[in-house]
Amino acid sequence: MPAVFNPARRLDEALQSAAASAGLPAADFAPEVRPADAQHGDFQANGVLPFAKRHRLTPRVLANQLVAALPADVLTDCTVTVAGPGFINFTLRTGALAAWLQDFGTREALAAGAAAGPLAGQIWLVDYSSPNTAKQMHVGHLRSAVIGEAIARLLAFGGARVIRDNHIGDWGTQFGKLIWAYRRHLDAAALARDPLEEFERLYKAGNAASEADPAVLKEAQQELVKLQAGDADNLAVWRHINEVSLAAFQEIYDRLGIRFDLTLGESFYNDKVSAVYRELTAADLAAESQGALVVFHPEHPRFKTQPFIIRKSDGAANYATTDLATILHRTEALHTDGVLYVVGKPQADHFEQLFLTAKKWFEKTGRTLPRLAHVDFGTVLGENGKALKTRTGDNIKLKELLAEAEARAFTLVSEKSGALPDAERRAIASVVGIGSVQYADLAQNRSSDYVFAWDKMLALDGNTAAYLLYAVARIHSIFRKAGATPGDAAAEAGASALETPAELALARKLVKFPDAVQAATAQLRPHFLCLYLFELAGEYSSFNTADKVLVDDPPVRARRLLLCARTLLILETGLGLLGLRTLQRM
RNA sequence: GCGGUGGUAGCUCAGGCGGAUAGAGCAACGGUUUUCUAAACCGUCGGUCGCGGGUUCGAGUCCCGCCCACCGCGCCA
Repeated sequence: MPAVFNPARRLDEALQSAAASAGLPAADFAPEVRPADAQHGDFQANGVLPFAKRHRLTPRVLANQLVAALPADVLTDCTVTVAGPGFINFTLRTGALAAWLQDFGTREALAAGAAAGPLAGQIWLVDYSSPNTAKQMHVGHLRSAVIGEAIARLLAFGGARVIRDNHIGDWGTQFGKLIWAYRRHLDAAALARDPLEEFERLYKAGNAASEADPAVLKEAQQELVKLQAGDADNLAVWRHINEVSLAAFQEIYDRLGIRFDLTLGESFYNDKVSAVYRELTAADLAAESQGALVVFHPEHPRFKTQPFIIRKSDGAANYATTDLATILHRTEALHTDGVLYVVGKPQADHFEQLFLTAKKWFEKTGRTLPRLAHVDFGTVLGENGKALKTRTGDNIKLKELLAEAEARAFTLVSEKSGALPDAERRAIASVVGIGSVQYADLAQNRSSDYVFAWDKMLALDGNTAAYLLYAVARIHSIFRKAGATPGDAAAEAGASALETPAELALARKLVKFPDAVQAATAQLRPHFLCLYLFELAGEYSSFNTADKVLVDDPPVRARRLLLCARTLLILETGLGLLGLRTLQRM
């Protein structure tokens, strides 16, 4: 019988069927099987106590009843005990550990196991990054990009069809001044060198000129009116600005391993907003107030008085309008089952109003709303506890932040591995530097603010990218020395049963990978996976110290190489899900 | 003022629907290398989970009140 991908889920199901076959009211029994503290075994069922409470049963008696009714195959794979007030503890037998490691020994097998989950066949759209064109990406754009990409990868691994959509801000009022300056002061050489730098310079020039001279302001406003009216010349300039901006963004995305499926910015929804006004008004959801079209929610303590403005008093759309139009498009044209907005926490009110409005709108018009969720994240703070800025109070440009990460990593690599050729040290520094920025962001619960600190981020020990990448590199090093390829069946042939405490502890950690991925995906919180990978790397390092791999005894050597190969596979797969690259040497 | 989020070891943080003796990392202190990368490993020290009440077999977690910090609250996104 093949091993089950996620042992925790399998035990969960086994307990539910045990409850049913024992004649218990299984319908409201959630066994809550989770990885346990090692002293108690591999997994524990937490759900027995609440279940007993609901039905006024004696917890330990209930636990024993459940254990007695467990399917036989569970008992061949695990030792099961009842402990404490009514916990059921499961410890996998060595044979079951070995079977799992055998059956899930390739990336394809892991992917197939994970993709059989509840997301299989669903379409999920992830809306993330979403910078404004004609401006540099800065540190405020970092978390959305990094967290959004990790979540997209997790969902895809879980079997969903994922649509990555970059909802760029490409239709703001800034284009009037920008086009005005573009026509008069464009520096072609500067544009070629760094287009976003040049656009920012132009915008500032246009803004300054408008402030100094009312005639210029008027000209700029007319440029905007012409653009919005569809003037061919201005549209061409606008298109050029956006194209060049996107190409510049892509340079950042390439460094972060991001590639979007769609880039549908605000301009895409220009011709789709009038339907929003019409439908929401017809549905009696929107009404005029102080010259604007707004939606109130009378049943809501706050939104009964705090308006959701969907058309400004000057008649223009705002982001509430386009966000509503976007939901309709994602429902009717893209057929999404779910949409995730990876946007900072300060916008929580906006999304609550948006979702509430969309829910009523769709109900009134007989449409089915996809699942919508605001995947929020906290602000990146400087060491002073305030939003991270340069010393002069400007936003820190993302390209400069990433360059600094690589430079700092290069210094580090040169200290530790000075013997490696310069080009290789640069390549390593790129992976370590960028990976450290990504990992520091992902390793913490996304909902809390986080303090950006180079020293912590690039530290060689603790829960950092460098620590994990080092474990990967050490495993590759062993295979180089052994003259074998990781996962090669020949190196693992004739492996004897796992035996030493360090071997068993490592194997026990490996089989919990599916649970970590499941937790990270279900809750859209990548830090669960980070924590798991850190603990796995720790178990590996302990094993690496305690048990020499390349020993003379062939069966021992084979089983340790197998453990190394599986650890490598899971570390590389897990880091890949987070969007990090890995190394063979560092 | 109204609302949201948070306050856990000296520092930075975990803590999945209320479960076992509240955990990591850093820092501090002590140890480990003729051996596959010591960017490592092992150990010690460290707690009024902001304060006060409540709910119950059981509360860092849920409820009420208070203190403090940050964020949001009509035409930016």
